[in-house]
Amino acid sequence: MPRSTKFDRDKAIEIVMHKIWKDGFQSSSVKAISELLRITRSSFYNAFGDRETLFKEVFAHYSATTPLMNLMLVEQGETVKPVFTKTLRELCAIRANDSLHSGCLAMNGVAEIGGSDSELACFLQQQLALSNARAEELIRWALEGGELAADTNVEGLALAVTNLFVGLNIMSNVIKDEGQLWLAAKTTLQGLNLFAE
Amino acid sequence: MPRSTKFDRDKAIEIVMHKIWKDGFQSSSVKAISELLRITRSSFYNAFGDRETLFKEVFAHYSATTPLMNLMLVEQGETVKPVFTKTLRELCAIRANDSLHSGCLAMNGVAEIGGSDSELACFLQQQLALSNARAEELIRWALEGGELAADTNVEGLALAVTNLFVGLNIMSNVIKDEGQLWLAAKTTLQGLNLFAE
DNA sequence: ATATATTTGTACATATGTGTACAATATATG
DNA sequence: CATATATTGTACACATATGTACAAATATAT
Repeated sequence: MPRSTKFDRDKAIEIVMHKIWKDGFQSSSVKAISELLRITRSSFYNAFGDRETLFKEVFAHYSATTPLMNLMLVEQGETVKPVFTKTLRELCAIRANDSLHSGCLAMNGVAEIGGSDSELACFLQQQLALSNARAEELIRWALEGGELAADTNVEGLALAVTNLFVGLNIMSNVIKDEGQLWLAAKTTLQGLNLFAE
Repeated sequence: MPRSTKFDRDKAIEIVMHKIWKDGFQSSSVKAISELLRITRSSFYNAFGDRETLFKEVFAHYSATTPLMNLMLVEQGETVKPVFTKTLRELCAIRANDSLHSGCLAMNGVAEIGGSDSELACFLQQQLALSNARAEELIRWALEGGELAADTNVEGLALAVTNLFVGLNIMSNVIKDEGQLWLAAKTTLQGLNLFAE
């Protein structure tokens, strides 16, 4: 019967997430993480394989908890504009009131390692593309549901929404005032005819 | 009479800029940079002091060459919307066609180290705040010049513009198609009533 | 040739970090 | 107690990286 792990794997994922969110990827070495988790490097390799594998797992964990998940849960037929509005409202609140972290783990990652050709970078790029595709789908539903004019450029609007998300997530590294973040979001949403409270 | 340097300092700044743009800050060690410049670490420390000081100098150099400089050169009385439009048009073209780099050095930096309390992070944060203030000033001029309605929320519009810049600069790490980048920018500019070709 | 100021080079001591091999250990079961 | 199995621990060999001290080298003027 196998020996059981000395540490709680789910908890470790959480701890590592906070570490790379705070210090970035390059600064989160196997040695540093192992010390943080109070395990030897041997245990690290055994449990997680390598850094990239672990980071991907951390991202999956992170993705399940971001405001963007709201967009994933919408079903066709629901009103779309309030979903966008509420999601961004929430995103601004979370980013502004997060005293532990800065910005968004995923977008920070895109900026830090997005240019490299590592598997993790590809993974992050795919995530962004999926988000954009989802935004496009929602906008298409909004158009079909009469929330948007028939001549709306769905692709352009989706890219603008994606850009809005990305910008807010990065800008929140610097601007920590919820009112200002929300003002930027609201102004853009209104301009894009996606604001509805 | 002092000995002169063996290397061209301006050229060194340029080389270091490309290095950190490609590999990020943490990965650009004194050792790596010295090897890249083909100088000893002793010369590095003597010429540049330390990494942070050098990176700040690199940023000053970079700032002088980004499309955002267009906004700095506008004078009161000029028409503002075409300046925004042209600047963003140019930014999308540069980012899409840059095969050496990914994204924007400054915004990548904000994401990578923006959460830390280093001097460099503070420097980057100030740069972003200055950009936003400048956008606000231009928008105010546009309003006074009749390009924008008198009830325009200047602060909100400036924040939205800043967010647009930030988003594009990060998104361009992933989306390399100039048409798509420009579509996102154009859609947003039109929505914000700042588009004029 | 000499003085001078700056730059470059070398060595020292130390720190962080990596992958791997394999022994030691914890646990359930017969 | 013996056995099987997965986890933890330790050591090895190596790599990257840092700041500092100070000697050596160099360009220039006199």
